Amino acid sequence: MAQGAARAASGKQSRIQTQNRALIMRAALDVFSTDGYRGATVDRIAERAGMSKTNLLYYYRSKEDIYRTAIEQTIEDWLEPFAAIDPEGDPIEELRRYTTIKLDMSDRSPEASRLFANEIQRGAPLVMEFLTTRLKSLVDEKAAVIRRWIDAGRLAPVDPYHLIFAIWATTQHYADFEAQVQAILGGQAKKPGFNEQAAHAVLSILLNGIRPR
Amino acid sequence: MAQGAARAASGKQSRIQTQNRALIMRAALDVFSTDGYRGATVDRIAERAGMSKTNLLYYYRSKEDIYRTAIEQTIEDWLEPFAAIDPEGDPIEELRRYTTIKLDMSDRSPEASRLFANEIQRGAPLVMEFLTTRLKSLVDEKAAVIRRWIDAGRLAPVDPYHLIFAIWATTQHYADFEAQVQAILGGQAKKPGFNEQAAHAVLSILLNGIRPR
DNA sequence: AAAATTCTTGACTGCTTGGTCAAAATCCGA
DNA sequence: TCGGATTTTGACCAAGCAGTCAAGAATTTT
Repeated sequence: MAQGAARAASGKQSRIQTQNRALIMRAALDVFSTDGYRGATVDRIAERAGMSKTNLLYYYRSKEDIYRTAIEQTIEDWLEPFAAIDPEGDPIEELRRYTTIKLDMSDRSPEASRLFANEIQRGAPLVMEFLTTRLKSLVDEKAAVIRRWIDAGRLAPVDPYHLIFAIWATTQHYADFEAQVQAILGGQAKKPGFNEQAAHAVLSILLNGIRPR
Repeated sequence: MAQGAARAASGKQSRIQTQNRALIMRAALDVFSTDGYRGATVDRIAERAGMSKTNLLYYYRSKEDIYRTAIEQTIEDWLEPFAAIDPEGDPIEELRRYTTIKLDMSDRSPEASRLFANEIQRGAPLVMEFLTTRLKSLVDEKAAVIRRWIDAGRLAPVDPYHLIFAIWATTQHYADFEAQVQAILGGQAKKPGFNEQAAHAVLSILLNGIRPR
């Protein structure tokens, strides 16, 4: 019985399936993150993945299928450290840890960051439901945690939601605006240690502000 | 003598020219900012501008011509308040003012913000030269100003470049990730006064940090 | 009002796009 | 090693794409 081959990510996958799906995902991230959903072409993704378009469409039945898979993977990766913010931990330490992880992710997979940014900029046609349900309730939850920290005097009194946005914004900036950062900082931005320097600066601003103490 | 009509923005423009060019620019900003350069189509822009594609191409000779014009306009608008940061002014007050203006721009023309963001995410193929020359030297200049403020003890000791990035990131977030912000905050984000609330929160974080004082 | 100029359009072209199809090549367990 | 299942491919198609062209409509100039 011919099994229709490209079954969802579910179930058993042959060696070749696993390998090719991974190749495609990497290529898709690359192309979608720079050209956006509409601007990307299946041909380009196939070329970048080193296989024929027809073969690519054997593994993913459509362009949207590839895109959806890529973006869902990205979202899962991002949710994890956010969900891991511990209400019982030290506020400053928890937020420092989360910010550091986020910066690290921006450094290690800027394409994923740009892919997501692009989707949101488009008005989030594909992930709007996720945003208003799962993400919203998770953010609500963490905002409540932050508010409790503030009420306990362990954090400066600042709107929790906007604080979360500020962390997201500053950390993702290094991925989404990588080209600009590099253009302005020159080679400096590629040197080893740059990431640590950026992390230090971002944390210093978010934690202490710029007003002299 | 037929004058080739669609002369550059330069020189005299007829009533109709001015009006139609403006209509096209507004439509272009709309379409390019959501679909990106590659994803946008001239047909869509024409439709949104309420004229035939042929007519649109009478005013701008090509898709790239429209795009380039839109992005150059955006850049000029953005440079102005940044250049206006006054070395003789009060540091906190100058940065507060700049941040506020930037937030206001994000609120009033999010499309322009997204257009620029998209261009950078694509690797800035069109504006890379601008980034490495005019923008870089302007940023270098302002970074030097900030450093002098720090040396004078009027600002906390923080890397000037990363501070500038942080301001850009936090302010543009409200335009670029508008869909996400609205999804999470619900109707709240549309209410009058929201912008002021956001500005207050962003400024509070940037100026004072989140560590309790 | 006539002439010259500017503005607008539909029809068209060559090229790219997402996706299908049937057949060939390869893989893998018996 | 054989046979069925999986993997890979080139040829193909209809729709969408950026841009051209020649001719008609509107506007301005004289």
